Amino acid sequence: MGEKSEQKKQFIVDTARQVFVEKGFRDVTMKDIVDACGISRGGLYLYFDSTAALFREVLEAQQMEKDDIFTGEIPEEATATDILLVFLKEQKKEILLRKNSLAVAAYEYFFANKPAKKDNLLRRRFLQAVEILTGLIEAGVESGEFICEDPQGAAQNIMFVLEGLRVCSQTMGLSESRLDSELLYLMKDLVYEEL
Amino acid sequence: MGEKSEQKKQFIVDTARQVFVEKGFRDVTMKDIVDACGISRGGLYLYFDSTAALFREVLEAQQMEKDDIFTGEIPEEATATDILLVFLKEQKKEILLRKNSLAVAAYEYFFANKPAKKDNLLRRRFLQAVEILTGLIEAGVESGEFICEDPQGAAQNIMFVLEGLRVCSQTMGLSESRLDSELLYLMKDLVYEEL
Amino acid sequence: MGEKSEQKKQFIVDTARQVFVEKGFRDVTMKDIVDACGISRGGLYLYFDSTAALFREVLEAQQMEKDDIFTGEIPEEATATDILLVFLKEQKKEILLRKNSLAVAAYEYFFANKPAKKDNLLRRRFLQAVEILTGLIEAGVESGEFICEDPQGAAQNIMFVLEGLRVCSQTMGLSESRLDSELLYLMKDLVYEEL
Amino acid sequence: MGEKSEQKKQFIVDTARQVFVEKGFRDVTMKDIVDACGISRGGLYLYFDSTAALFREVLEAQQMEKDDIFTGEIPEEATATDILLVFLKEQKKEILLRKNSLAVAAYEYFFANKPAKKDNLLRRRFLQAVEILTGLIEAGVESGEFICEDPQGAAQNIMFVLEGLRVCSQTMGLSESRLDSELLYLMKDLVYEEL
DNA sequence: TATGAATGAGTCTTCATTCAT
DNA sequence: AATGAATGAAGACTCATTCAT
Repeated sequence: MGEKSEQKKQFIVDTARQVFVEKGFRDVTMKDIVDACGISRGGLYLYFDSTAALFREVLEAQQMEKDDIFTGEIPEEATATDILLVFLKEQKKEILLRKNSLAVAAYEYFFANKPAKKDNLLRRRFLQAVEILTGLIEAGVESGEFICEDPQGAAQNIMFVLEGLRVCSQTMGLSESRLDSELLYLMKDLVYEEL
Repeated sequence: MGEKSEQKKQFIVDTARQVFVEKGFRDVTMKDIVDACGISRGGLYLYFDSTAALFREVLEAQQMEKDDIFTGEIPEEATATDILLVFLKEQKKEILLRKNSLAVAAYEYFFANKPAKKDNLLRRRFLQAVEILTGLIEAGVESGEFICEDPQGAAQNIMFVLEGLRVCSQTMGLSESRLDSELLYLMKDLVYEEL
Repeated sequence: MGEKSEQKKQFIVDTARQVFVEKGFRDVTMKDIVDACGISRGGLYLYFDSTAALFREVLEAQQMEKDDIFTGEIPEEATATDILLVFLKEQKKEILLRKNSLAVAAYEYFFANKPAKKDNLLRRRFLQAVEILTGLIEAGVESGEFICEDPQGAAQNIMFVLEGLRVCSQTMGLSESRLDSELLYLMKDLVYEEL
Repeated sequence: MGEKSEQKKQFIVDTARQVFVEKGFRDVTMKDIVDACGISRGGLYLYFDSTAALFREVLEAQQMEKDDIFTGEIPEEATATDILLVFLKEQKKEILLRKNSLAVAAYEYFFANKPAKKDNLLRRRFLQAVEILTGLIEAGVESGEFICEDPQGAAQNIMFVLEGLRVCSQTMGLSESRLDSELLYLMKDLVYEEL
């Protein structure tokens, strides 16, 4: 595959992303992709054998974006609280944008395709987030912003709550106010004494 | 539909339940149901128009069971802590029994079929659980077992965490130890001072 | 499958037979069968999973016919020579009817699908024919019609020649005169002295 | 086409030969050839329009080899019997090497593509072999090695038997012992008195 | 009520062939 | 001459749904 086709592959991944956002994973057919990309059936198969293979690339592309974003937006002088608030606000946005996220597609994909733990992107991403959050909380404790005896437990707790919020948002609906109150609850837990 | 038919309908629902447990929602075809039940295709259509309609009945039947269970098993003299522990242990069992639950089927169904809030069984069940937990925590505070300034927030938090654990268990795998540590974290939050 | 569908299955087999006669095995698609039978795609799959499965039934149906024929047409008082001549004439007819035989389809099928020896219909048929011919030649020797020191070898030889004639007829063409001369050669070999 | 191209064409033919040996004719795709040769799709089309065209060249290339071989290996002082035995041994080797021959590919090709008699390579080869064998048998009769009243009939008979053995070997399997006994039968027929 | 044969639309997948570079 | 990306027609197969009995 030459450079040119690498570009096309990227184009397919980008275009397909939107299709997965709109239809989830299970409802997407090769024809959907083909139509969205304006290419031929055979042409798509030159790059991807299945919607699953394509979806994996979509996820990985996204992962790479995410990595960039995380490191990019935080000002130097930010406190742990600031950073945590930014993180939660980001999450909130994602969770509320129900119709505009890959969340459902990812859930559907991982329900049907359970990769070995090592290869499981969702897992890797989760653990990585826990790690970062743990560091953040420890920093906050250090600086006196947070009270927390078990930073790792707290980090993990936050991640499970976020996952719960995300899935509830997609299955049963979630009002912004309920989401806010839950996120507030998370914060209060860390800065308990002061409130 | 006479009484006999009602019985048959119930039979189909019960049999189908197992099929959904095994295959989730999306992979189940009318033929799967027909084969499992040992009835004819046409026969099935007399009772259910689609796997979705059938699945709804499965969920409702389960809901009724659950209601029974919740009120049934708790001894009179139990403390709030006892009851909460029983509840969490029950949830733990369900979450670990990955292969034996309707969870994936339910997620798959609700991803594809988002009923109005009022009709959303998942939502009703969630809110009901929050309510019960709230009462429980209030009772615990009353009795001095728990320390909690926002019983409803705490109840909701527990439910979101449980939902997060459930979905993580199905998508990325969840070891019993990680599950335990998270549940412990939940308890500690309520009885913080004493540990 | 009820009695009615047994009839339909038979109808499909009979209709498909003609298709295989006309197109061989490799060129026949499920659509060809469907069109020839005037049924739906799905309908065909109710009975046969593949052209291979269908072809096997065609072969077996033919085998059964053959068995009937062999035992049916020979008059009581026939000499071994008579019977052998009838047999060879029958074979000649089949070999010349190039366009009207399953031979090519069978070859194509068995090139691509080599069943275990026990399950190989072609083989079974071949060995059975050798056996019958052996008996026939022995009878002819007994009655003084034939001279042959190795009846089984002769029987086998006849069968290999016939197979050679059949395949040559389909691949390189075979004039009636060349066929006749070869069959004559076979007969001469048995009744050598007398000619 | 310059000399260089002629070389490349030859390279393709030689490489393709092996592919046809391995997969027969019907299962070979242009991609198989392209992959085996390590050239581009378009490149292949510069030389051959189809697998059929390519296969024809493979056959012709082989034919030329064969011609060389036949004349090359026989010692001057060999008797007719010697030569016939060498020939049959050669044929035996070819027939037993089921997996390593072009036989199936050739059958498949000629089933689907029946050239006019004049152009039919198989036919030309067959007739040529009959001719050579006839001469050989005549020489054997002359020298007193063979007894045969119809050398051409005998030659033709041998060829039909060999064709029968070849096709049986590919469709129903053929043990070496059965093959040997048949070849022995052929020889006995010629040298009958002496055995 | 109940059956199960039948339908046909829809999806996946492969492959010969073309064509701009 | 040579490349290899792209095409689209064609074939396999599945499944929800209907309907005569």
